Amino acid sequence: MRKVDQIKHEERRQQILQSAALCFARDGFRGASISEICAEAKMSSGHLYHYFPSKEAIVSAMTEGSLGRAAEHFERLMQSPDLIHAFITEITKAKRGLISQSLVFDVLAEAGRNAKLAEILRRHTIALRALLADFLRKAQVQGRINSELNAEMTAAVLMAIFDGARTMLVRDPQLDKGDSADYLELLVTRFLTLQDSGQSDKG
Amino acid sequence: MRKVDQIKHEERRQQILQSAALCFARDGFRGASISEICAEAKMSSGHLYHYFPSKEAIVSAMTEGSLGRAAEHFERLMQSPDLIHAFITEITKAKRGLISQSLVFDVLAEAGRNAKLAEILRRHTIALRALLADFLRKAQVQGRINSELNAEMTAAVLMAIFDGARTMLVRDPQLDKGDSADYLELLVTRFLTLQDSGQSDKG
Amino acid sequence: MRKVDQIKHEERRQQILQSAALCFARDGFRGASISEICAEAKMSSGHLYHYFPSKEAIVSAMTEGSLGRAAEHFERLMQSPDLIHAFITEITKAKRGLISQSLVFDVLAEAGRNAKLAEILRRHTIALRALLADFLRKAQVQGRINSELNAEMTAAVLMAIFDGARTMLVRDPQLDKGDSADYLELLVTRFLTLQDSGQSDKG
Amino acid sequence: MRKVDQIKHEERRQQILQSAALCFARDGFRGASISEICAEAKMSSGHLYHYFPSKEAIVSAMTEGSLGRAAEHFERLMQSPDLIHAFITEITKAKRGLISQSLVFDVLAEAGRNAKLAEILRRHTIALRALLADFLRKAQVQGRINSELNAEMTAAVLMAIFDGARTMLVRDPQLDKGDSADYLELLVTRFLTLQDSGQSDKG
DNA sequence: CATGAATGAGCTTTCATTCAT
DNA sequence: CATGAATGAAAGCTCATTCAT
Repeated sequence: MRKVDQIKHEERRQQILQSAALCFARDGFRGASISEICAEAKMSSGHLYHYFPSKEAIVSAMTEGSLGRAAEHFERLMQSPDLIHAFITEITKAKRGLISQSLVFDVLAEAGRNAKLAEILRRHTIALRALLADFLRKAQVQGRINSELNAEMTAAVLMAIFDGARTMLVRDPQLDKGDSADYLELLVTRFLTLQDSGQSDKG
Repeated sequence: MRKVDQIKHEERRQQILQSAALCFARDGFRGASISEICAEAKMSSGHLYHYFPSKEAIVSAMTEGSLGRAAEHFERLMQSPDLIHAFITEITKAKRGLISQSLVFDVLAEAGRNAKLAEILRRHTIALRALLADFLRKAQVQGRINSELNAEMTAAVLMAIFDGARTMLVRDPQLDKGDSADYLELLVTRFLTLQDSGQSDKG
Repeated sequence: MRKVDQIKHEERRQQILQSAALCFARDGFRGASISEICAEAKMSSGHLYHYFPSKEAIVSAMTEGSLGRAAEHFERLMQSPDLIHAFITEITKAKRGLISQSLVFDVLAEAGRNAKLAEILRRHTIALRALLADFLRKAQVQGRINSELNAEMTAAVLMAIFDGARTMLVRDPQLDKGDSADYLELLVTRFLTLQDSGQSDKG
Repeated sequence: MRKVDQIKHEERRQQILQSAALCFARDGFRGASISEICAEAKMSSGHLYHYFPSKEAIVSAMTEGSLGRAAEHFERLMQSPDLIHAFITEITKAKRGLISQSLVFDVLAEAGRNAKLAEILRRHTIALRALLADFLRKAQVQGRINSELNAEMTAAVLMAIFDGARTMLVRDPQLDKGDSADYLELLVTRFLTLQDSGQSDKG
């Protein structure tokens, strides 16, 4: 019985976080109110506080969860035969639309002010980067990518590119998604595959 | 008399926008209150509304101004002998710290919800991209970068990389700035200078 | 439990409306502030908004309620053996004093600007007029009043006189209430009972 | 020169009062702001305070002026061959529309709270009533109206009817203006012209 | 005579949070 | 487990009024 309760408790928590994610994406961390989240989760405000001690805790838990799920998604994508293509496509052709993208920027913005959030973001960033670096190292061993590249730094740069891809859509929604995906892919491919010939003629 | 007044009026406006930028960067668009901005601008809340009709107008004007100044700065950077290096350095080694960076993410986040802000962002994005594309075309003529690249799309991708560079700092403040700058530079340089050999072996 | 709650909710609503009526009568619709009403209703401002979505809604509900109660009172008066006398006395000798009268004028004034209020006022006016016209028609059948009079128009004119009676007190509080009541009664009585002789020699 | 100044000063004052009347009619005494009046009078707020020491003073002066002008208008109407008809027509068929009517109700409402306004209203009411009573007494001498009526009280009652006529339009704007005017005229005519036969059979 | 910059109290409304039931 | 009544601080904004120029 105790166990069933705990499971149900966790289910409710997840339901709240899911509702919160929706509201935060729609209206931002500050713009979304507790009562808006309660309405979305079909729950009274009093009851919501049985699951989370404060709004900030919801923000933290929700960010933690979202980043966690993103990492899982990422891991699954890493099984794909063409990782880069899969990633770029995922981001540039996002089905979930701009609103869901906003959440990422909200987290980035808030991380600059909220230490706890910054810590969560950093932890996930490092974990993801490690995962990616590992993958890169294997590819280097297989000779599929430039072996001179530092895997850790390369992973960091790749993540930056994925973030940058996300901004393209927001900055100009009318940009052709296919073209931008192609160019981003080209960018990454060139970066990864070629030997550094050293003769770069910078602009 | 009239002219002096108008100048003073404009000065006051700018002073408010400057204070607003500070407060918004510190606490976000929603988190920063009018009275906080008033305190920063040493001005009563009533008087502030002689200069702007609403908080939203301040957000818009402040964003417009910031993006405008960023574009000017960008144009100046374009005179530098090594554009890419100058850019990357500018972003990764930003002296103004994380707080000022947060503003960019706030704008990106808010643009997903606020149509007016989205329009401002898009306008500046397009203008900047045009500037950059122009620059790239000239470099192509001079044979300094790959002539097969579509200048417009390349410019868009470069801007994405600059945005991505900004996220690196936020995601992991302990990342070595020098290294990350070097890798980003390498990334861009390879992208711009090399001919598409077609034989890329993607991961 | 549910039912008790609902009853208590309605009681609280009525308490607010009663407090609002007092405050509005004392200071006018615009002059009375939400916090004044809250103080009167012994309730925090935040909580008041659980019962009404806006001040305007309070004004509307309060007007609706007041006019409703006035109509009930009116219906009770219609049972009295001498309707006209009862009415005139009611208005000219109002115990509730000038302040309560002011509310009527506030409604009339505001109805010229607030469409919702105008609609409420009109609805109650028409209902009351119908009631009064019905009464007049019965009196006509009984031969107690001039049968040539159009009951509907006569009812409208009677209501105008009742309103006019209300202004007398405000215009000159020192006017003898007994005398003015007598004269108004005479006015109405003559109007209702006499046949139109057509030979009126107007001034 | 001094005299010209004074004339211009008075002209400006009147211009302000006229603008104020418009704004007050449109938005009520509290609803209309000083800056709204300034905009209407094409004058800075600072300058407006050279002519009136406070908003309340404007309300008072404006009421005084309006009532004064109404009295003059009334006096002119008294020259007409058919006073009652002229009056009723004037009120029920008002060209100036509901907004201007609202002002009367605003004054009546505010008089219940503002002693100074009450005094102004009372003074004008008494003056007008005296004028009307005088007129009635002459008509009694000429045998045109019932000589048993007390002229002063009759005048008061007539004024109440005029006020009542004004409410008809506000209470139900769809009421037929012609019919209501006819009935009001009938009401007044019967009241004034017939001998009190004493046999009234009240309802 | 005339302007409009400047104030600060006060307005309506919202919100995160607590608590009695 | 669940509700929603209740709070009070704080939000964005308006306004009558004053004052330096």
